[in-house]
Amino acid sequence: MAALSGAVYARLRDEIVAGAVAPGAKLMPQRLALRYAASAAAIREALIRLAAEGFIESLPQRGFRAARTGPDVIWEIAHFRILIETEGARLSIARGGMEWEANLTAAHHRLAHLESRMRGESLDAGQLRLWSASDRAFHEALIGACGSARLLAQHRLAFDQFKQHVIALDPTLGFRGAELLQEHADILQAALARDAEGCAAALRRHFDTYRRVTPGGAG
Amino acid sequence: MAALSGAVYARLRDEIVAGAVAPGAKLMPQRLALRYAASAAAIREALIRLAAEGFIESLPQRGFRAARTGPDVIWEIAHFRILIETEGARLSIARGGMEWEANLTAAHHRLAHLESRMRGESLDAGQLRLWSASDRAFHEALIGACGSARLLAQHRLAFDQFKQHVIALDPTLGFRGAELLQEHADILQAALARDAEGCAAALRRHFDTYRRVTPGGAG
DNA sequence: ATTCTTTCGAATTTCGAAATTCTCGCCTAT
DNA sequence: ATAGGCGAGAATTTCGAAATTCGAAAGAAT
Repeated sequence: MAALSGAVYARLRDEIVAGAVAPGAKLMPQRLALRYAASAAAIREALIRLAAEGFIESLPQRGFRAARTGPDVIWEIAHFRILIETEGARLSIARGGMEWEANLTAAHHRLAHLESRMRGESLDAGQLRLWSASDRAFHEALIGACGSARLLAQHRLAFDQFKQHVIALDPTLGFRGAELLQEHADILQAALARDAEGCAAALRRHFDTYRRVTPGGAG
Repeated sequence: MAALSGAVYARLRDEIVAGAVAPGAKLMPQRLALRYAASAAAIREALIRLAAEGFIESLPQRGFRAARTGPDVIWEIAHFRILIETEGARLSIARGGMEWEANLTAAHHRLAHLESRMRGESLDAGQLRLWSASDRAFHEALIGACGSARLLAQHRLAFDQFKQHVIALDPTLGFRGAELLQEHADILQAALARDAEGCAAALRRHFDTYRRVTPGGAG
């Protein structure tokens, strides 16, 4: 979709994931048509795709709204992300070679450098944006050798939607400085040690902040 | 989407999942507009949604085609389905109550009855359609108490896409009669015994027919 | 005072046609 | 003979307006 409709999709998606659209806010094709220099029909196509992917919700004959959020929604997405990411890591640990290790190490190096630098300072938006991109790169590198395009695509959606909902409740993205540094190091170490279960455990700990009561056990 | 575009979406989806559209076949809005008594724009909206969900593929400026298939695609989807379904079953086993058990038992009863009756007979399309619906109902009942709308939605997509690809290579849906009867019984038994690991193992066996080499171990 | 109906402005959805882009056969030059 | 460019036809994409539907306010009836 390099077409106009695709460009609108990309811009809208970025704004939503960046927290620029309030949860539950109406997204009206005619209004957006002005901001994006496109017809209402083109906007609609973008909205339909965003709705199918879960970023917004579509009410028949009633238009589109940004997804509503809440702690339970965040935890549901976190749970799904853990599922996808532990499986992707498990597969990568089993299949990945030197290239995977190198990419993962590089991504972690960049991420750790940022997190280390951000420990003390005040957090401006630019830094957070950079950190979020590095965080994404690291987690994608972790599952990069899983061999399943479907898993990678699902992870990308889950990652962005997780960010979308977290940022809506907390603009600082729940940045936890030193803790994050340690958690990411744990994930990296387990992955390089080819310890799939340890890596899964480290990933679950990584999401503990968002955990809610779940009778399911390990989660 | 009770709108026209939504109706077209539903009909197209049914036809694709039922195997009525050859893999890789072009889906041209103008042509489809005649068959569905709708404008090309409305068809396009349906196609965009189908593409976002993975039933068809969208090539920018080059239209839409039914997803291409192959054994590796089938196994990738099977692998994803196993992931979703074992997790959904695990959660349901932990959270589900009497209602869940009752629904699951009922769904299995209907399915087993059909499979038992279909063991000897020749398979006509009507029977297969009925069996497929019962199969879906059983697998959905299995994860019905997982408590995650996202997991249920993903399972529905994965289930239908699995069927779409299997039916494309084998119109009999790989119906395996007596084996299926046993496999579904194993799944039910483990679920009712609240044995999450046993249930996961039974599910993995259920998909063994489609297995390909995967270095990942349990898979 | 409450509930039900009616009406009207606004938003969603759909359409048919225009504008853009792609595809493929044909022609030309090397 | 073959590679590369040209152009006609077809398909995709976009648009602006028409048709449908919704939501709320005003009015009537109990």
